[in-house]
Amino acid sequence: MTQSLLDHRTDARLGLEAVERSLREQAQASIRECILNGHFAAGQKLTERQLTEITGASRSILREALSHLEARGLLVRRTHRGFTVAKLEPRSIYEIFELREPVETLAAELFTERASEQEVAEIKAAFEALKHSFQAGDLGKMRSAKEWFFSVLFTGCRNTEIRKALENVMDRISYLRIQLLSDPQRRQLALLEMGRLAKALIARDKDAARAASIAHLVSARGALIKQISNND
Amino acid sequence: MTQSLLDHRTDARLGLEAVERSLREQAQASIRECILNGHFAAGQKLTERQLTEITGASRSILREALSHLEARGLLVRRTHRGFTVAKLEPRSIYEIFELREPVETLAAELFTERASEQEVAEIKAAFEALKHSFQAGDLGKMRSAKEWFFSVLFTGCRNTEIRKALENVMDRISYLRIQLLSDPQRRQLALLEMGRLAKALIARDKDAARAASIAHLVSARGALIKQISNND
DNA sequence: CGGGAATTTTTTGTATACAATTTTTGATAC
DNA sequence: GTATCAAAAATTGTATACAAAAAATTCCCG
Repeated sequence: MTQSLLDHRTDARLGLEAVERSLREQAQASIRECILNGHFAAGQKLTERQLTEITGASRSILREALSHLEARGLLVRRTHRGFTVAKLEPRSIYEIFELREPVETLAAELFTERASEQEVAEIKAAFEALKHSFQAGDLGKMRSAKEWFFSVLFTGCRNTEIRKALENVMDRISYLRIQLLSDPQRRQLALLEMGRLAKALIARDKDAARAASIAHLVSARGALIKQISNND
Repeated sequence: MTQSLLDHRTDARLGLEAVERSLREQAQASIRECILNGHFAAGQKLTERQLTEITGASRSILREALSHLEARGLLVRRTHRGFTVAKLEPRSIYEIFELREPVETLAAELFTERASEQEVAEIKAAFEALKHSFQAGDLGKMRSAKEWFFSVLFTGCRNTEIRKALENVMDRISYLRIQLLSDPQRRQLALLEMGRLAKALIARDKDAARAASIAHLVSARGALIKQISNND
């Protein structure tokens, strides 16, 4: 049981040489994953003892990881009362999308100007993967495909700051997104919207990319707020 | 000497009841301050022993604080090689401003729509403080006045996400800003630009606020990139 | 039963000890 | 003098111990 979440001691993806990750990095990545995929519920209390058992790391390591995740807004810390998984109010969702709109729009516009031909091709591939995962209804694959798509978008726009800012807020709404996409109808709509965005990006059509970006954000915001309002 | 940086055990500002801050929070705040005001130079190696002596906190506490500051992009960590103060390349400055432009513009626009009358009055007061500190040439007061001004702006726009995103990137360029404002000519120009922004915010003139915001950002970006290119 | 105070248990805050790695030092050979 | 390599010192990665606070339980009294 111990270390069940800490498998990848070394990570040799993409053929690069294996990189040893410290226990702290592993624990941090594990906990982040558990939050993003909803395995740890929003608002849930995370005791350090429980996490040491799950991750196999000692408390000192753990607390560094938790401190990091708190800074990223995934955890909330209250003195002498420990950590809980950050929980979003409808108001926060609204604010996140209010921020995302101009930033993500900018990212899409910049992509049409700056992305390499290879990145354009990869957007195409990522969207195909997204389509298949959506049609199959596999939540895990849907998330990783979506991550792939946006990762290419953020890389192609050639701005690391935009990437960091957007990845941060998208991490924080990830658990809601998953719940949302378990609804086949919502999935259908999201696929349509993403398709428009992908098409515009591939055509390097700046105005269309902007429009598709905004349309998707408005739609997603509405769905998420509606969902979170029902859940509570 | 020990604990010289950790004075405010309790913090009773604004008449609120005193709040005990944990050692970790104090250490974190101290180190952050040292980075923001340039007391720790960009690129500088920070050994844990040195920081325990400065802050009086033990290593475990310290490492939590460092982990937090790393997540916020103020520190860079390399395995087995410790922490260094994050250093910005010209390219990063450019990217930060590319991100700031749409976000800060949005903040200014929202302020004109959403700020209370009291907040408008406070913007006025903050700008007066800024003017006096600029004319006096007191770097410390200039920074705190600028922080005050933007704090009111970010509060008045009623969007915590925008605040967090902008405070984060502004923290990271703070040390450059300080160097920049030691030049009286640059100070004069910055004051002029901030004055236009303040005037627009007070008049709740959305278009003027947008224009002033963009103008100031373009100007500041140019100055910072020029400066950083010379320094290296 | 129910409420509340005292006590136990759990949990978090903090400090320290040990192991692994990197950096520095210093001696030796050329 | 300098290049190289081994030993020593310093630094980071990790685990654990102790103290203080919060939460849970027990026990008493009505």
